[in-house]
Amino acid sequence: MNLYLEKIDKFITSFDYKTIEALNNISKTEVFKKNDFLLRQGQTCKKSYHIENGIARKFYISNGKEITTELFFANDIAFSLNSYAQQIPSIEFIQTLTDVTVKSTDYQAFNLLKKSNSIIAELDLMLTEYYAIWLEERLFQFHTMTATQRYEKLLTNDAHIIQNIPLTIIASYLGISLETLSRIRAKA
Amino acid sequence: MNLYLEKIDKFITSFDYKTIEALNNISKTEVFKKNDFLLRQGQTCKKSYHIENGIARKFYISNGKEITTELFFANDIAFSLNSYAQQIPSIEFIQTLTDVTVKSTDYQAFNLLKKSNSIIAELDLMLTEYYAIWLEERLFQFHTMTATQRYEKLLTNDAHIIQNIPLTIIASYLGISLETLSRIRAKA
DNA sequence: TTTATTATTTGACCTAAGTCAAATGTACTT
DNA sequence: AAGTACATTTGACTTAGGTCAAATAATAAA
Repeated sequence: MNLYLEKIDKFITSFDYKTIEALNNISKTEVFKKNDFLLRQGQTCKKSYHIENGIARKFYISNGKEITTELFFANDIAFSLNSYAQQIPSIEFIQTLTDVTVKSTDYQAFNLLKKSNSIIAELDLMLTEYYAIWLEERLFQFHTMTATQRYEKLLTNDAHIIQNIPLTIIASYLGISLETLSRIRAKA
Repeated sequence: MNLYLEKIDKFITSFDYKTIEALNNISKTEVFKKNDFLLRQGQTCKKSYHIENGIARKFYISNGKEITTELFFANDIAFSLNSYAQQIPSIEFIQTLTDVTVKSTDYQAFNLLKKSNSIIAELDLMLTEYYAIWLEERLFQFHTMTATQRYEKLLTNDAHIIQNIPLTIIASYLGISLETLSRIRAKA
């Protein structure tokens, strides 16, 4: 696992009872069926979804083409930062790829909790930092690696991503066409 | 200006005297000459640099080639998130492109201040969110726009970037070769 | 003002990846 | 089991942008 994620995990593990209670109080379990939308373009993202099991993806549509920007697995937190942080309409969709169970947390309630509990505020910062670092890494990969290298990296680092997910989605996540991905796979 | 930046600016403007004092106490003015390094690869980023005037850039070297990832102007905050947040050696360099004056803030001192002052903690989160949103936007542009479109967008949105900065750096910031940028400019 | 040095342009050629179209595979219905 | 829908592969062709090399500008330095 990533170093910073470990740090976050340790941090969460250290939470006192009061903090855990408070978090539970503003979260609720929700169940979605395959292909359901957690968020649609134009809606404001008012919740974050902590995935308990299943897979989801975040994508937007550009020139009629879907561009997948993130994949979510168990323990990931799915939301659209741009819409969530500013509470403005989302450009992105979030959709399940399988049946999915989440713990959803309301934006308002979470923000309120942050004010009274600095541990929660710190958690929020850590998660945001982690996401930014992840984005930097993704940009880095697009600048320095070929499509084949990016695919191979995905294979070694996130083999679970390849399972169960249609190639169309993997291709758009890698920023390449479906046909190119198919050819890359044929070679290897 | 960007919507979220405005929000941050308003927030800062609303700071009480105590908070401003506290921030000033842990910041100091530093002056750099053109081409000086604020941070080198391998060093741990222990300060953030609030640019007062001048221009700097952040870049890394991949395959012997410099890739510029960010440009900093007056009022921007220059640092390497990856190194700063984790306090690990930096992959990136930060270098001035002109003579530069900054207010530098120490990582440790800032972190300490955050613990005692929740306004500062909130500011930190807002800045990090803004940076992540900016990164998302940058990824979006690489996925959906051609080199020419990215250049034109830069021209209209950040005309000041074009001034004073060598084309090599603009090209690498746009993720294209120097020659391609020259040809794009020749057309327009 | 001449000489270095660095920045920019232009030309010729190459390549990774995209597009369009058709073929094959796989899974899901009824 | 045959039919429909969707996923993947393969082929033929195009293209944006890269690379390498040489020619001009533009700046700085002696």
